[in-house]
Amino acid sequence: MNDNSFYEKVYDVVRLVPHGRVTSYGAIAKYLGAARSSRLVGWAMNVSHGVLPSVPAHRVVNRLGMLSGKAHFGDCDAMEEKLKAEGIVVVNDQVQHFDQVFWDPEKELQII
DNA sequence: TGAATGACTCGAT
DNA sequence: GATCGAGCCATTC
Repeated sequence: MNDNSFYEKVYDVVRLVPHGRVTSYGAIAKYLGAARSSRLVGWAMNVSHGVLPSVPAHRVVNRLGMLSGKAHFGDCDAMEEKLKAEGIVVVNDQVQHFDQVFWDPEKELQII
């Protein structure tokens, strides 16, 4: 609800995701110290549609690299198209070379 | 106030 | 090895 909300933290991490990279809900949740709150991350993404600056929710996928949230993007192809536009290969709603494009905030940012 | 929901994850069978 | 179920947390009705 507010800027200091758990969502805002999620947004901040998602916005830190580099261009052409993706991350997982669990990674974000773990980064925030709530590894078991991975579902909350998905909740945050659901609200992120009306948040500014825009949150690259399309860079957030599940642990398997599957576009589980594509249906919530409005257009089922919107999420896939955005990922492809960044150079990410998506086949059958699944990110290819996920381990290569995967971006772990805890590992990349080396914080907390 | 209590119960239900959810774009997940892990463990057990 | 694959499939199924339960848990967990924050927000919302």
